[in-house]
Amino acid sequence: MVSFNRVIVAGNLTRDPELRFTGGGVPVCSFGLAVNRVRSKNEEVDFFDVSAWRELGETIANYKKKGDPILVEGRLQYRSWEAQDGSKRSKVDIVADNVQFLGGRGDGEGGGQSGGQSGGRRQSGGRRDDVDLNEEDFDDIPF
Amino acid sequence: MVSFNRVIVAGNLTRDPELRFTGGGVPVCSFGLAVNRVRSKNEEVDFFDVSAWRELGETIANYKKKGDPILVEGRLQYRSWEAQDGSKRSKVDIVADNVQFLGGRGDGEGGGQSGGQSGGRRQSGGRRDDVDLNEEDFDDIPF
Amino acid sequence: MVSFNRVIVAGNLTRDPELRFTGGGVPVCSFGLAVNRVRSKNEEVDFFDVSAWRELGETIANYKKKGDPILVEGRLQYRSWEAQDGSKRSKVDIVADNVQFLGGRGDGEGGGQSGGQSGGRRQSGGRRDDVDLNEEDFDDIPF
Amino acid sequence: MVSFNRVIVAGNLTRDPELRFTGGGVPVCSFGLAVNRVRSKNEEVDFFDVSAWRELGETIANYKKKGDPILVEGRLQYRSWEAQDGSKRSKVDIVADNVQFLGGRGDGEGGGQSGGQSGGRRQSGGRRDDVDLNEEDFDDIPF
DNA sequence: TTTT
DNA sequence: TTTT
Repeated sequence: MVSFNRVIVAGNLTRDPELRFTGGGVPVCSFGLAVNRVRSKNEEVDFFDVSAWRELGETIANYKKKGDPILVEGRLQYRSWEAQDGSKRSKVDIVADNVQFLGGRGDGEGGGQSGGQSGGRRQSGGRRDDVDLNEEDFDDIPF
Repeated sequence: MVSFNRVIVAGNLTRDPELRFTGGGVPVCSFGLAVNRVRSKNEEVDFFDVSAWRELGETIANYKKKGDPILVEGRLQYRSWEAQDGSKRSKVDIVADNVQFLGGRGDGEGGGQSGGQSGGRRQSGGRRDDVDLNEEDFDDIPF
Repeated sequence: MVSFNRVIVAGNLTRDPELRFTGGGVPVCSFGLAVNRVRSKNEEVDFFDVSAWRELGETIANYKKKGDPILVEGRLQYRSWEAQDGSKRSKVDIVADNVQFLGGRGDGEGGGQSGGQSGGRRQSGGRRDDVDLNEEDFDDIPF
Repeated sequence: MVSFNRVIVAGNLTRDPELRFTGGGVPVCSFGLAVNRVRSKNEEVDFFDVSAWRELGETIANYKKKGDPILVEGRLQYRSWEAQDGSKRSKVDIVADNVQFLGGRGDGEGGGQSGGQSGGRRQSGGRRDDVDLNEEDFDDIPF
C-alpha cells in the first residue's frame, strides 16, 4: 500500500505563533503562513495553518513573529469534525517536522534551522510518538 | 519576498476522476486522494482533493480510476468563498503539475509519468497560463 | 545561514542491497538506483548511489533486491578523498531517511513504508546520531 | 515503470555564476552551491554543482554572485565519461528548474522567484526541449 | 575549486 | 483571520 506525504512551503507568518499544551503537557505551536503565488498577476496568496510539536514548536514560538519569513517542511494533515449545526466539516493543514528560519538581514540574524527529531527535551507527561497526538489530547478543541 | 510551494503525495484515488471544462474549454480533472498515515496504530487516513489541468488532467481521466495508486507532485492551493448562510468558508487542495502512475502488476502495466508542462495540445479557446485560471473561468462553481 | 537539503527519487535497484557494519556495529545498507528520465527520447537513465542506516538499512537489505522499484526520500551527500594517484576525487550520493516500497502486484505485495526515525533497535555499540557517522567509522573505505 | 526525480536544496553560491551558450545559442548557467550540514558538530558542508538553462540561467547570472543564498528546486542528473587515462568517470549534479532568491536584507532586496517554464524569450537558434539538451550541444565540454 |  |  503506497503512502507518501511531503510538503515544503516558504512564506511569511500571518500572525504571532501561539504556543499551547496538550493535556499531557506536550507543547504545540500554531501559526498561519502566507505564501504569495508566483507569476500571478493578481497578487494572489495561499494561506495555510501550520502546527509544530515539542521542541520545534517551542523554538518557533520563541523566535518568530508575525511577518517573519520561514521555510516549513512537513506533512499534510486532514481532519474532519461535525459542526454545531450538524454539518460535516473538514480541514487540511500542515504539520511541520522541520523549519528553516529565513530572512536574516545581511549575514546576521534570521538564519538557522530547527529540526523536529533532534532529541530535544520531553515534557514529563509527553507521549513518545507525534503521529498519535491529536485533538483528543487537548483539553478543548485546538483548531 | 520569499515564496515556495511544493507538495508530493502518494496514495489511492477515492473516486473515479471527473473531467470538466472551463467556459473557455480548458480541461480540468478532479479526484480525491487517500493517503494512509504511516506508523499510525489507528489506521488513520488523510484525504485530499486534487485537480489537474489540460493534458495532464485528460491523461489522468483517461487512465486512472477509483482505487488506483498514484504519486502527485504539485502545489497547495487555498480558496475561500462565502457559504449560502453568509459564513466565510475556505479550503486547501492540491493542484497537480506532474503525476506518476504507480501500481503496475509485475513489471508491466501501471507505471508511466505524465508531466504538466510537456507542451500538449491547447484547447482552441484555452488560456495560456494556468496560474490565472480559477473559478471565474467556470460556468458554475467547480468545487 | 540558510540550509536545506531534500531529495525524493523513485526508480529501480541496480543491484542487490549490500549490508555492512561500521566499526561500532552500526548497520549501513548500500544500493544503486536507476531513475529513467521522463520525456527523454533517447532512453536516458540517471544512476545514483544510496545508503541507508540502522533499521531502515536492515529493512531494505531484508526485503529488496535488484530490479525492485522503490521511492527514496533523503538528503544529498558530498564526499571527497584523494585517489591513489594523488588526485582529488569527489562524489555525490543520497542518504535515505525514509523509503517507500513500490511495485506491489495487484493490491498485494510490495507496498509498505519504512521510516528512519522510528526508534528501531540500536546496535549495542552504535552511535546515537547519524549525522556524525561517516567513513571514519568504517574499518575500510566503504564507497 | 516508476520514475521520479526531485531535489530541493538551499545554500550559498561558492563562486560567481558562469553563463555559457550551447552551439545552438542556448544559455546555460553554472554555479557551485554550499549547503551546510545541520546538526553536525564538525561544521561539515555539502558541495554541489548546479546548472540552469535559458531564461532561468540568465536571471541567476544577472542577479546572483558568490556567497549569495539561494533555494534551488530541480532534478538530479547523472553523467559519465571516459577520462584521459581511459578510466570511467561519473558525476552527479543538479539541474535547476526553479530557484528562489533568499537573503534579502530587511524587507528589501533579495527575494524573488524565477521559474524555468515561464515562457521567457527563446534564443533564435535554441532548441525547444531542455530534456534533450546535453553536452553534445556544446562546442566543448562544459563540465 | 569551495559558501555563511 | 491574514504575510511581504
